[in-house]
Amino acid sequence: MPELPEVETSMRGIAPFVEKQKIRNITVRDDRLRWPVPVKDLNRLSGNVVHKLERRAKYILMHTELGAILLHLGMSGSVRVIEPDSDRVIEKHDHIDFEFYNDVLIRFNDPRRFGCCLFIKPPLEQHKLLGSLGPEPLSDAFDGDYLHQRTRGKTAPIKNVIMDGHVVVGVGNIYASESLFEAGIRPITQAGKISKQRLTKLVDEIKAVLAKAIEAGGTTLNDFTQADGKPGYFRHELQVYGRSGESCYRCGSTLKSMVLGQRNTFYCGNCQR
DNA sequence: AGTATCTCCTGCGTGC
DNA sequence: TGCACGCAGGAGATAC
Repeated sequence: MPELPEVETSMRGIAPFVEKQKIRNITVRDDRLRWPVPVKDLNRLSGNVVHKLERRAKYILMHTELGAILLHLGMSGSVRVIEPDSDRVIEKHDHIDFEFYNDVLIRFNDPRRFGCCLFIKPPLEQHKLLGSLGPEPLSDAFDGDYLHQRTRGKTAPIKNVIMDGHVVVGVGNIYASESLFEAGIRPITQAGKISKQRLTKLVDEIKAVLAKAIEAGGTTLNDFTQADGKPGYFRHELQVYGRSGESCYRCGSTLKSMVLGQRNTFYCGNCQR
């Protein structure tokens, strides 16, 4: 499920309830996520303050004095805020609770268990998961020059390249299709053969699509919810994703789909060359 | 190094 | 109503 906009939305949703708050207790009901949840490390955090939340790539980092809790929502994960005095009924796949002294509960739910919850010690940037990440797509470091340089000699389809977190982080399957449509580039085009001018356009569209999606609170297809339980509204903005067989809003052609890197990919054969 | 394929897991929609 | 099947937003591991 969650791509960068959904992770950003989730982090913004929980930040006001969590930042500068002291952890009372962390309850792990099921430690079988992508990697085993380090229950002992998390238990040692009781009494520590989460001084800051940060999103890096699709990770949410909860910074404490001892190190950071690293959350990833995988394909089906969510975090939600449970405020004091509200219903605390535990539902299926509610794997972890982060309880704070302000009586707020942050609940991590992940049906498919592709997500993770780890504890990492400083220096954080040297952690294996964070060490080799590409730049943030919304940062100035990600520009046409950079993408041009990183794609030279590559024969892989451009869609696979922009979804590779070592090149640029946070561009998942939905927004890869969407930004390639906006840039007028066919997803299967060999990355190394695309001109700097067109790659610059692609960079601009990736930034624009992600920014718009964040503004809309992410994309809800089946199960994504924001931290307050509401869906994201970017689904209504999707131009090509999930629309094969339907008409292109721009030219009226029938949209197509193909599989690239095991992932379904949507495009307009007329608007994208 | 670059590329392609496999893998983890549950839930949902579809078609018989 | 039941069941088999295919597919799903991620991304590290593995095998060339």
